Amino acid sequence: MRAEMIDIKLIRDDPEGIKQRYIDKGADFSKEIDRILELDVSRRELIFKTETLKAEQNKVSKQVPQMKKAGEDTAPVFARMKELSDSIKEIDARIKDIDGEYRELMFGLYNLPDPDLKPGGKENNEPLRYFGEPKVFDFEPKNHVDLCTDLGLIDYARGVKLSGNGFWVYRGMGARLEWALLNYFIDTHLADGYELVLVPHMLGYECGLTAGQFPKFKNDVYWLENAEDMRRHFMLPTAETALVSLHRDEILSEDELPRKYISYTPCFRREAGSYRADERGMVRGHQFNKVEMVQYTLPERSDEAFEELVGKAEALVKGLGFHFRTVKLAAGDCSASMARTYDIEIHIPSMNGYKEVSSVSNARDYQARRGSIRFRREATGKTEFVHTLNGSGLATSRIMPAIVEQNQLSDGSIVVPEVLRKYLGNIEVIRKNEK
RNA sequence: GGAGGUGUAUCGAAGUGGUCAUAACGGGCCUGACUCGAAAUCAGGUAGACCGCAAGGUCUCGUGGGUUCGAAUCCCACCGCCUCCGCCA
Repeated sequence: MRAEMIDIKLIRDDPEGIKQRYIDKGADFSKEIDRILELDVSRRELIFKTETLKAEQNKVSKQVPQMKKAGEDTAPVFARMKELSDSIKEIDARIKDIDGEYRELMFGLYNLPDPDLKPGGKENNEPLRYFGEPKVFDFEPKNHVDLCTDLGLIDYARGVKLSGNGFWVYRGMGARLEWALLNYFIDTHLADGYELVLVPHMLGYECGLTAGQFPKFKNDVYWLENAEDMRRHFMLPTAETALVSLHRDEILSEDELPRKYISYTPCFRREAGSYRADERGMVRGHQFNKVEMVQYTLPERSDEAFEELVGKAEALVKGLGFHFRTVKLAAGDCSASMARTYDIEIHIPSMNGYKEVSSVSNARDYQARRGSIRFRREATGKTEFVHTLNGSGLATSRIMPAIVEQNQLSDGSIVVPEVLRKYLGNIEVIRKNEK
């Protein structure tokens, strides 16, 4: 069964180096790693002991029928067998304890950051490239909350009425614009050869464990029913959580790779919404819509796949006509499960800065190890872990404010981006009172 | 939700306490022989994980417990699937 998220051999070979890489990521796992090494040693010692005893047990057990047939006295043999059995039970119980602690520590370890990442947090993020120019207005631009409300695109008040703070209702042209965006994303991905997958929105614990959200972040999602029951479900925080478990416990053949998936789902997150001005409106809610891209690749092809995903996210934003930049995240700003992340950030006027609209990450073999997702290498006949990658492509909740703010005219109406018009009955401008 | 059935490799399936887990039997697939080639036929081969430098060893019969010197086999719980009934977008 699954036992390790990070190859234990890496830890055995260079514990200090691994500790440092975690520290670069802003996570000090030194104590855990020391304990893991201790457990690793006693674990192997005990496994050797119990297996030696089991070998004897198996051997003797095979002789019993013959002895009985020959009418020999089995009592002395059974006495020895009882001894063996007791020792085995005792050692196995200890192994079980150790394994439990070992697994818990192992599952708690974050992914290792790629070596080329800058240590530290956000402040060390590195913009790689810029596209286009920030929009300049010859009038005082309004923010997206006011624009959306004035145009009747988003009904914030009734969202709160239905579900509380952090929820909103898309209405009329707002709903249609949302739908148009999703269609634009999906059609683009389909043209690129990705398979569209619609997944359950309620998932089992193992999905979160595989993706790397659990055990550490199990309070960031919404749980259904009894939170102590292992069979409980949670509302998915991203389609990645489902897509990465699609091939859990499977052995894929080499020629099935890469697998390229996209999925549209609402995403549910508890983290949420401060009232700060730059996160007003639909920038951060408890539920938002997203099309997610996921790839399963050969280990040696994951860098290539990563560039492809970044390119795809960029192309979507470009297609909408936005000024954006692509940022290589420093080790500490990458999420816990990811070895490497690039963000695509759009300039949103009311926020005086760049806001993430897509996050593309390479998990390398971290998720594959957690979920036992392997492939058979044809050249060797052996199984190896795949690499998994994911990226938003894209989340509408960040794009919609950008469209509304950047495309606003002085009278408060909104120019529909060219690529979306065919999904909106060729409407060019969204004006007040349009449904 | 109620009742009954069922879960063994790539598939079907045998095994109901030890000498039956690489696992009978059959099919599929791969390799070879025969063939101009194919079909048919014949021969051989067709899990994964863990411990170990290796030799080798251990584990896995849906999952987890229990009984036993010994469990695929007996007991308990849970999960999945099938059939019938109920309910329902």
